[in-house]
Formats: sequence, structure tokens, C-alpha cells
Amino acid sequence: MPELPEVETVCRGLAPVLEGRVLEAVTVRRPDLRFLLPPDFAERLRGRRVERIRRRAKFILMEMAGGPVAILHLGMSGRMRFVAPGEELAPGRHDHLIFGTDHGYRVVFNDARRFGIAAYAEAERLEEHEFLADLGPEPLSNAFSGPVLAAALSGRRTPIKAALLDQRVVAGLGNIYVCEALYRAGLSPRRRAYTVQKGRAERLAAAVRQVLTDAIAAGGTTLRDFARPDGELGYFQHAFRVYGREGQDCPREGCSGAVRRIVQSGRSSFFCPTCQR
DNA sequence: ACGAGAACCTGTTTGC
DNA sequence: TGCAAACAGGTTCTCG
Repeated sequence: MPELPEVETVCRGLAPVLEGRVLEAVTVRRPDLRFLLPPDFAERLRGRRVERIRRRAKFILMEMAGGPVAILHLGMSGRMRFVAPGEELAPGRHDHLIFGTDHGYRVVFNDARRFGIAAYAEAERLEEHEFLADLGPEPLSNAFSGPVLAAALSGRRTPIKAALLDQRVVAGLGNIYVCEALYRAGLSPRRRAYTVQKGRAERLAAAVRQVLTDAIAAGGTTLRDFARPDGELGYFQHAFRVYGREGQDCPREGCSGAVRRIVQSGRSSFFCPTCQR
């Protein structure tokens, strides 16, 4: 469900509620997410002050004073919401974690499909943590560029679609934004990754940055149920050019083609065969 | 070594 | 209307 823009949106929504606050209560209602929670997860965090909420790839990092870091991943269906002081929190079936602060807010991690992750690290070892160690560059940082992308794609015969979903190539993209970035770059999802070099890699890197920036500005994408922690919805879905638009006209002025849907490694790819080569 | 497909789990939508 | 199949924003494992 959530890709980089949605996770960024979640982090921005959580920061004002959590940063500077002490976690007075950490409740684990169900420990068996995709990876079993460390047994001492709650105890390690309880009583600590949250210094900063930030994002790496699709991970939410809750950095606590003194070194502990909670690493959260929303998987496919994960959501974070907060409940204000005085509001009733009736925990649902899929509310797996609840963080209660010293000013009475509660932050709830909900994940119906349980593809999500909750893990724990110490700050000085964070980069080496198994979930973070192999991630590629952040696409909105200076570490990402056309040449960097070209280098990561060289020698790879897999379709560019699959390569961009590989978090080691570039961190944070998922099915929606890969489709949209490839459309903006004019590249077919079926093109072999190693053929994306020089100018094509420049165009693709620029398209990735642009689509992610636009999506963050729109508060992410709400297809079914994604929502910000305060309950507001994202609206980038209205800016989709190809995702979910099978059979509809290509949005490019002067193009008479229609958006096609194909399946690549088990996932839908949407593209315009005329504009994307 | 690499890539396609299955698997993980639940909920919602689609089609007969 | 009812039920089964298909599908979903992610990642990892297995198999060829």
C-alpha cells in the first residue's frame, strides 16, 4: 500500500504528535507481524523521549533519546493513526501496536494483512540493521542521480519495471510510482534495465524525483484506505497518468493510444505503448 | 547468478 | 443475491 510518498506523509503527520514526548505506554496487542517483534520491544521504548521521527526508504524510524530506534514498515496494508486525549480508542482486530504519550495522545499501528514490520535497533548500529543495510540511495537526496541510477542498472537483464521495484537500486518506489515514473520518462516497463543509460537514465532519475515530489505535495495516494495519521486523505490518485487506467486514452496531448495493462512478475504494469519505448 | 513465480494474510471488488 | 475468484500499495524465498 504505502510507498515513499505515503510513508513520508505518515512521518510528517506523526512528528508533531510524538517528537519531544515521552512514551509512557507501549502496548503490543499482536506480536506476529511479518517478522516476530523482539520480545523486549515495548520495554526498550517505554519511558523514553522521542527525539525525531524520520523516514528511510519505506521505513518509519522513531529515534529515542539515548539511542533506541523503533523501525516500522507498513507493508501492504499498514496504517498509522493517532487518537487525541479524551477521544475513545476502541482497539480493532488489526490494531497491533499502541504508543501512548505523556500528553495523552495514542498512536496506533494497524495492519490487516500483517506484512508490516516492527523492529528495534540502537542508533549507532542503525545503518547496519538487516532491514536497512542493503537499501539503495534515497531518490530525493543528492545521492541519487542519472549516473548513479545508470550504474545500478548496468548489466541487469531484468525489465526496468522490476529493477525499479528492487529497493537496492533506489529506495522507496513501489508499483504505483514505478508505473508513473516510467510513463513520465517515456520508457516501456518491458525495456531491459541495462539499456537505460546516459540520457535515458537522466530522464528516468528526473521522472522519479518529480513524481515523488508531486505525490508528497498531494499528501500521497489514497486508493482504498490510505490516510494520514490525522485521518485526512491523500489526493495524488487524481494525478495518475497511467496507473489503474487500463483502456483509457493516453493523457499526452496528441497521442491517440490507450493505456495498456500487462502483468510483470505477478504485478500489474500500466503504460502507453505509443509513448513508452 | 539471475529472474519469474509462489508465498505470506486479510479484505474488498469483480464476475458468473 | 451468493459465492468464488481475482486482485491489492511489499518483500522474501524457492525453483528452474
